[in-house]
Amino acid sequence: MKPRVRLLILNAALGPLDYSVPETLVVEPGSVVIAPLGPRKVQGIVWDEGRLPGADAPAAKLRPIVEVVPVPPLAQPLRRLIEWTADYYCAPLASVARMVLSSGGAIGGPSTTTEYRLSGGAPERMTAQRAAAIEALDSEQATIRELAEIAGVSEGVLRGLVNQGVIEPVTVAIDRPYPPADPDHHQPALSADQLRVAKTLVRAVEDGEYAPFLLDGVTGSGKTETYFEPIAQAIRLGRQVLVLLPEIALTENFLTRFEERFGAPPVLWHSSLKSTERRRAWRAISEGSAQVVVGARSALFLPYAKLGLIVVDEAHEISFKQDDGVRYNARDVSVMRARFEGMPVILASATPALESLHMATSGIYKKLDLPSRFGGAQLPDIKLVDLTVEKPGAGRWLAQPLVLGIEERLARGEQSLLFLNRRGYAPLTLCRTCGHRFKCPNCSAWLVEHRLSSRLACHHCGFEGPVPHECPECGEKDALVACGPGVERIADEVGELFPEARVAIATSDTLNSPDKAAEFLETVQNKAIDVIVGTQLVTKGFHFPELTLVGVVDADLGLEGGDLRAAERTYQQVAQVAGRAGRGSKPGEVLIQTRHTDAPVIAALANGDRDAFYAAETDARRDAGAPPFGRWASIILSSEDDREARLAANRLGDTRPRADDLYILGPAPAPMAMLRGRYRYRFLINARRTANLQETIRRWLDAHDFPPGVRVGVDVDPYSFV
DNA sequence: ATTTTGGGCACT
DNA sequence: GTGCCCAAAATT
Repeated sequence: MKPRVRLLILNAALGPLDYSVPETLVVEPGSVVIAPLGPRKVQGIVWDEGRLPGADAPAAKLRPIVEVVPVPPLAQPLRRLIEWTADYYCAPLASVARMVLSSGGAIGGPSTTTEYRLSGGAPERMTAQRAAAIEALDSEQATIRELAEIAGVSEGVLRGLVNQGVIEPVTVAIDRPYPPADPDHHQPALSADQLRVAKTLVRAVEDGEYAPFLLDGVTGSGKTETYFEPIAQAIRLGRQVLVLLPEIALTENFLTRFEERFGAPPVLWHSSLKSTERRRAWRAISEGSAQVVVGARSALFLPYAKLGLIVVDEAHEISFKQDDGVRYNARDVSVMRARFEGMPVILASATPALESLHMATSGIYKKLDLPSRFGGAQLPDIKLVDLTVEKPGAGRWLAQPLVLGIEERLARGEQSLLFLNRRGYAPLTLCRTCGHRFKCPNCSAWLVEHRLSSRLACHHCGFEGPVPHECPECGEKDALVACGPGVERIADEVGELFPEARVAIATSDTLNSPDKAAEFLETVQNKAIDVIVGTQLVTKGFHFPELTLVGVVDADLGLEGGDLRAAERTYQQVAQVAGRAGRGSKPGEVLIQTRHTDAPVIAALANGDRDAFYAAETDARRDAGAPPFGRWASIILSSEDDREARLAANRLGDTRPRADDLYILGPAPAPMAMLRGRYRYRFLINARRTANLQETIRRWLDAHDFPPGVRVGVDVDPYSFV
């Protein structure tokens, strides 16, 4: 009798299935296998007996597993993490498991791969496409498919160039080792505070037990150098470390410091890794040779062979919340992973999320403080600019005090940073003659004008088109007006006020690759830039000693819209961007433009009174039953057909569960009533901490059959309420 | 998700 | 009876 195993099939629509194991194969829980499914073959993971639901299949139906994939079986703590994540976020187990094996080609396969790069030669006949490809592929090396993606030409064009020898193949070994990090490469001098905190963390690594820490340090206090010490200890003990960063595009500064400290770069993991690099990293991580992995949130689910420490830097950042696919919060899942694995986890932030702070004050997380700036640098002086008094002229957004501040910095050869969390030139374009507004055809959103690329773009679905010269509604020529400011418009304004100033725009549009980010950093550090205009991208991680003025162009922007976390987010963004000022020997100044000088958040920012802000916010959350005192979840039903979505939502609403410890709002059109061509209806659930939120949602949804065109998305602990 | 099955219906 | 389309069922 061949043994029977239950497989988690890596397909979200399929439940677990039973298979037999031929005598020639050896499997254990966690083994990654290939199994037959009808005429196809699918990937599956052997799961622990009795932990996946469903009746046993009759023995006659069992088919044998085809092969065992030659990768280390997923360890038990990771299997428990997959179960927990699927359960907590109401997501299919298979979707979560797929994030573990996300690497696609990482599994098995050959030990070398072929990549291509320019050889330096020229083609016999030059065409526009070929010229574009050669221009775009300078210093790139990747597979043909990836190069075609980068260059924006078809693979055929590149194969033609390969035949002519303009592009040459290079054989790359996938498993070549990463340079080793040396824990004792360069020991920096730490302050007494840093040493005290580092010692606690180092001991936690040595103990090798679950221990969550909230590392709470003001901007510029040297959190990174402090948590480098437990990282060094983990390396000494032969354990792996995972460092999660919110924006992998902006890790340049982190990488520099890491290399100074450890003499080698860490292993990077992010969504835009080339396939060869991805496979190399995945393999090194799963067999344990990758010592320190620095990654975006997706690095959290990788199968580390001997993880010993997790660090979540800038742990308050909302980008740790994944907002499509499995909607998990990497900050919270990190803590669970540390718990299942039995190891310390460090949440580091200058402006912790209220939830994290609450865990610390409840004694669940241990709080470690770095109260002062490193090297004696002073926290910047913060002043409010009341826009109801200091009114910028029509079509202007910088009030007099801010203009004077920039002028002073220019005169002294120092740098200024203007923060406005809005990409593009203007958030709305309309026709002066007929009032026509440019709207995305797929979403309930305005098209944003981008002058740098001369396009109108939707920031939600990727739709974009040229800026027309005449109004599509009334045909009037040159009657389009830009409404409101974006960073590009602010940069224009600075250019008009100070024609001699060198202005740089820092957004995800302009710094869309690690190379460009590095180039930007270098330009600023070399003082070739006087004024930076940037979005939230500039609020964290940057260290510019000559930057002495930070201007917040519109502090009220984030407060509009009534989002649950609006006040907190505003506080965090402004406090973080303010922290960019005066990090060197020169004192910094921060000017915050606002129309609400007496709003609690703004007042707290002006007074530098963090405790007051958190106290007020805590009260507001308690009154609203919001996290951490209660919990929210949202359910969104969407369809390309408005009627179908509305009907499905109404039908679901008819069977809403009734309970004392939670209440359900909706269905109502979602704030973003149409997104990517789908009409959306939303339920909001507010639950007390005692309620079994997920179980209620699951039971409610499981009792329903939805039409094939209707998608149901559950978001537990949502950050985005659109 | 993908494939197979089977019912209803037009056509030979 | 046969072929074809589409929806429903099965996939272990």
